[in-house]
Amino acid sequence: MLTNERHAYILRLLDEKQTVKIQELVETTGASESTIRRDLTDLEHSRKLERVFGGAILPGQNLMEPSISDKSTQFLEEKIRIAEFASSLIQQGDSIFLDAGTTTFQLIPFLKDKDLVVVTNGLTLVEALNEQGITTYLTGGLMKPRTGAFVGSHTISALRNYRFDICFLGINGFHPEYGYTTPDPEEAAVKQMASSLSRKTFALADHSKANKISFAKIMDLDRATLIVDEISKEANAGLQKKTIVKVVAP
Amino acid sequence: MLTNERHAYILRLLDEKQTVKIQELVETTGASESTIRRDLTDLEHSRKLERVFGGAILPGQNLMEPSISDKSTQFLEEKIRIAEFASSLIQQGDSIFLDAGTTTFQLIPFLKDKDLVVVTNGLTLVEALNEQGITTYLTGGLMKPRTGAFVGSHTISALRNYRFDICFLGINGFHPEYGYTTPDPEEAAVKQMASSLSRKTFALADHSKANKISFAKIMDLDRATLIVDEISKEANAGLQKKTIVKVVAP
DNA sequence: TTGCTTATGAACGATTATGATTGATTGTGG
DNA sequence: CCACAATCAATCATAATCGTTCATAAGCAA
Repeated sequence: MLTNERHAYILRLLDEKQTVKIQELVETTGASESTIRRDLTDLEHSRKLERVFGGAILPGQNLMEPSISDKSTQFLEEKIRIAEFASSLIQQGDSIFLDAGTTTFQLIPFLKDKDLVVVTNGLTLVEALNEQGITTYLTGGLMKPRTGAFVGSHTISALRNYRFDICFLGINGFHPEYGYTTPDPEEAAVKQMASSLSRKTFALADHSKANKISFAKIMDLDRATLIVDEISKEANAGLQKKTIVKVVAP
Repeated sequence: MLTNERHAYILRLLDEKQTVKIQELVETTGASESTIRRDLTDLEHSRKLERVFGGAILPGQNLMEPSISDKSTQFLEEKIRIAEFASSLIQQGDSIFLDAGTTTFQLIPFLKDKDLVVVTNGLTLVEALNEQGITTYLTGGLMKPRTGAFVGSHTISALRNYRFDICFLGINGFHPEYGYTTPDPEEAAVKQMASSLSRKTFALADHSKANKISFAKIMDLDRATLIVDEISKEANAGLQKKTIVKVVAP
């Protein structure tokens, strides 16, 4: 039985019965326990299911909200991949800043059981972080209705209360010459301040942001490590001279 | 049977019958008493049910639901009446502080078209305020998971950025001698600070809070005008000596 | 063929869920 | 009030499941 066939079979069975047991899959597919286990791990990484002790269940069954599996997010798969890699950079006990945004949002499921302190300026992120049982501080300040991000002088001064080990920023464009940019100057200011309070800064972006230039400049390339899902050879060459680039291949 | 399956089964049964006995669960699931007991402990911990001697029951309506029309809030009618009156005290252009809580939450629908600036420390309130198109500031700080209220030193210092015309506080008890009280000292500190930054302070409470004393004192009675839905003659007499009381009759 | 990557299965110690046992606690019926 | 039965929390040993590692097998390009 081919790997893809097995994956499809597992998902179909899961859809029918809501839950599957590993032993049950071993018997019906004829594959070894190790293989089934690997399948489940893979499928969990792409958020197709959620593992539990002894088997797997449909995701979002117990706690999660729809927003996390919201398929309307562009480049969701890529963002999840980026987020998973980013999460691997976090140490136990770190204090981290999570920028408001859809990419940083995907980091949250990977933060479980990590003993962290998280600070964010994103309203949507607070709730999700809370469901994961993570100690969460919100910066507060003026709320931007459309995006649920907190911005402005109060947000900035609230940030001064904290220091971060790591800071994860979502960005709208990166360019060798113009650096990291985003449409809203208010948000740019928040990102700037958060970064300046962190030991390390990571900019998360999918490939569609390459060589894009938005209105407000956040910082030069060398002030943050860039994490992207994919990038052309030439573009990469131009970037490598300026900063560290981590490409998270599929 | 998978752990999650058992949990789901228990909750489904509980939803149907309102109560479940441990012995009944042992027989129908085939699991041992120890396991069922552990299940109930887990589910109680995540507030899905409430344990009683010999089994479990549906949890009381302790949780604050974000929905305005949610009838599960105790004394909803009364709270709405209180909220409506409270809203009549607001002037065009006022800056107001809205405490986290179910009573203050009911104020929000009455704030439409009032040209206000609202500051709150309640997560659930921000979203509702935003839907009404009201300029909203959140204090930020550490989030209290169960209630969605922000508390702690960061919240307090964030408050210092603002000045209010009016401050609306939810309280858990009022008493002629012991003043206004609430269970959580952290929340009490926030209410205290908010009040001290306001020209006028109003304490909102339904009749069940009369002569109740909670753990943490917020302030003496005379520091705020009390708004209640109904109150006994004798109690009112005792209060009138200390502060202004507004009774919002049906 | 060789060299390389990928998928698989088996084996290991570590982790987690479970079931039985104990003695303490609580409710019930005299 | 007491005695008895049911229920409880805590503990322990066992069984199931877990992630990891390693060796083998299969696919594929040079």
